[in-house]
Amino acid sequence: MTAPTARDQRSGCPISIALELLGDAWSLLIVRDLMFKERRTYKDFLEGGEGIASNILADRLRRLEAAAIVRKQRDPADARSFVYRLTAKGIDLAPVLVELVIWSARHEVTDAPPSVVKTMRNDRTGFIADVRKRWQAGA
Amino acid sequence: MTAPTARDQRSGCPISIALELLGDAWSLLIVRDLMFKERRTYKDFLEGGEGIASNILADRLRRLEAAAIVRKQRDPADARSFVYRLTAKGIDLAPVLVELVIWSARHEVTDAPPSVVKTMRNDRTGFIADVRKRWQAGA
DNA sequence: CCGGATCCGTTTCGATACTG
DNA sequence: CAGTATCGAAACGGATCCGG
Repeated sequence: MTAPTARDQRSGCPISIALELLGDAWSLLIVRDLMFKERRTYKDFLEGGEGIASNILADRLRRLEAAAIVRKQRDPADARSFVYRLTAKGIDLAPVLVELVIWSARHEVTDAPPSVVKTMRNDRTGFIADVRKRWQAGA
Repeated sequence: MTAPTARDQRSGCPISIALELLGDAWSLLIVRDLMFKERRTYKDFLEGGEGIASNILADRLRRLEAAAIVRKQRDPADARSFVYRLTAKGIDLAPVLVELVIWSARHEVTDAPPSVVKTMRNDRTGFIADVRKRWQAGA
């Protein structure tokens, strides 16, 4: 019976809704790891992310799963391990991440390879199609 | 001399950089207010946002200004008021917000008018050009 | 009035240690 | 390996106060 706070009663504005799911420092970083960096396991995120704490990671994975952005399965190869994958809803965030990369590369100092950024800008649709293809292939 | 925390030493990944500036519950909401809702003043944000506290708002405006996403000027009309505007860097976030709207409209229940979302999808470039035009006109 | 700053109780985060 | 427990630090949220 916690008291309702401002964030609980958000408007139906799509931006507001999206930020309710993704408006924090880590969630989109996990999505990025899944989408671009072939990271799949809890351990991958823990080491590969930029130093997220284990409890925060567990919480964010739970939230992303609750939002149906991420799915958790047993690793068919290794029975004691779990594998996280993006759902269709999750992979649909690709355009958002791509625009974020383009924006950052333009206005901040990043380590993004200029060639990749150029591809994102010049062949956005193709780039996203490739991401989706790799995802469908189960990469 | 505060101890460095994980978030302080982020990688140069463009997503990571962007989230350092925008990875919270409110910043992008303010950008949205400026970009789509003709909100300009502290009071506008305070009442129109979804219930942000005044101290948080002040902090976010300061951060957005420090990041050169927003600019603060005196209101030429009303001497006791200030006007916030997006910078060029700020208006360049339009594609990110548009993709966020499209994603939310597809996967969540939002109050976005379907006609507008359809325009965003079918004539993305034109829609963003319009946003930019209104911004340049000083709207 | 407008644009905040301050105070303070509550919530969340972050680092580390620990467990099934 | 994949988390949970704990605890101090930081951020948030609401109310109120203040300067111009």
